[in-house]
Amino acid sequence: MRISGLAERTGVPVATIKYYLREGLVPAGEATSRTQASYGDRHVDRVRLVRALTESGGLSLAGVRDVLAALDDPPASRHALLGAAQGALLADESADVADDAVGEGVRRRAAAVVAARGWYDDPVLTARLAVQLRDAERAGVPVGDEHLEVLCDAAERVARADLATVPAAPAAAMRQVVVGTLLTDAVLLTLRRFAQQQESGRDEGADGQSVG
Amino acid sequence: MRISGLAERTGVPVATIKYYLREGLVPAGEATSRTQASYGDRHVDRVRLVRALTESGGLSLAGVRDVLAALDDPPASRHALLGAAQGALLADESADVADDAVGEGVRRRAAAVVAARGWYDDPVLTARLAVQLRDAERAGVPVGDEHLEVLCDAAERVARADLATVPAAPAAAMRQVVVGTLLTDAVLLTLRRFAQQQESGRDEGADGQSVG
DNA sequence: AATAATGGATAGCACTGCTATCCAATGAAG
DNA sequence: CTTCATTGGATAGCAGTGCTATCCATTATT
Repeated sequence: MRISGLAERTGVPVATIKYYLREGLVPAGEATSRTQASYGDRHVDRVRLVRALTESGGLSLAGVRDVLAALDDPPASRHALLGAAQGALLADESADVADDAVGEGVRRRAAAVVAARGWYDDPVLTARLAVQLRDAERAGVPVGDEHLEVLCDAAERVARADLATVPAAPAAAMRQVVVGTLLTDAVLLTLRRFAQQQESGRDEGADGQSVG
Repeated sequence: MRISGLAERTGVPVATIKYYLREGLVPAGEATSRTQASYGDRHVDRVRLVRALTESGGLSLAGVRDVLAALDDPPASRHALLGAAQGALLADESADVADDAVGEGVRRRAAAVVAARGWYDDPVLTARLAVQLRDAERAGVPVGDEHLEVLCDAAERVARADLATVPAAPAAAMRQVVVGTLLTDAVLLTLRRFAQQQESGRDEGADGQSVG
């Protein structure tokens, strides 16, 4: 398959695929001559994956690059794999969060929550949580202890189900953790919206209407 | 307080505040002369809110504008309020999702999940869910029925806690729902990462390391 | 009266994610 | 074996977002 075929199969313009090739997001095709290359199914998959990560996952192309690097180099240990996967996701999401000076109080609270759950106190994640709690406070909608407990419980339940879906083979596991987590993040938030509508309606009867 | 004071109290550059004023994201100060205006606490709050929504909430300025409009015009009914709040959030998040042609199968599955939960079948939300499930499939990480059930359960638990935090006064309720939901979305996903690390470590012992 | 700051307007800038154009080398068609 | 479209490769440009910098006449401040 030549580049035009790749474009046709994926629905992505040739110029954009050339751009992805330049950026190293899609591997070069097998050169059949100095000005011609041949592409296969793995190229089709790659292009589709890039689009899924950007369009549904909300990643930037820089983030996609990190995720792809993680996918191409799956660590042997399942736990190390998770670390690599999260590293790729977090790098994109929280660019400048780490260096931000965050108050001592909120940082301690974040650490306390993590400790109470017995979670591993990952410095990047904890800093992230602290910033988020601080921002909520600043915006006038502080997260109460009870509310936070419920969020933690929900996270634990979800994480248990997440890990249960991870296959044994390293490459497949990596894909499942990285891409699966990213895409189901969005699903989880959508479901939260549904459930909020339901809970709200339960209080007041059905005067519901479409949103959007 | 003059504009320089507003800049100092919020940590946002004067030029940026002028930009927000131009864009209508922050209300004009009270004019004390033709070339001078006075700003108060509500202006400080607004600037901080804009930053919280963009930096932690991940909204574009266009999205911030919608959210602020909703905050400034809180409906009387709590349920209508939730609709307005979600409308403001969804408009920014799912720009071109609705018109996207999505397969019949995945659409039916989304509707089935919503029906099984007894949720209100909001067309925008359902379309969104269908697109997300389709994208996960396309990316090679389909969401299984059991996994989806767990996500739904978690969403319901979280939503119950969410609604419990909503105060009675319409303006405060609006702020809580819109800003609170947006900011705790991020918190929820961070907690999910923590819990995933924990679950992963439980299987293999503590060979964990920092991510990022 | 001198200096500094203000609001208002306009222009520009850095970054992202493409898109369009050009080119020589090549492959397919008659 | 010539013609003509297509390819890979390179370079430049473009639209949108979120600021940032400069200028200016007017107004405070000292």
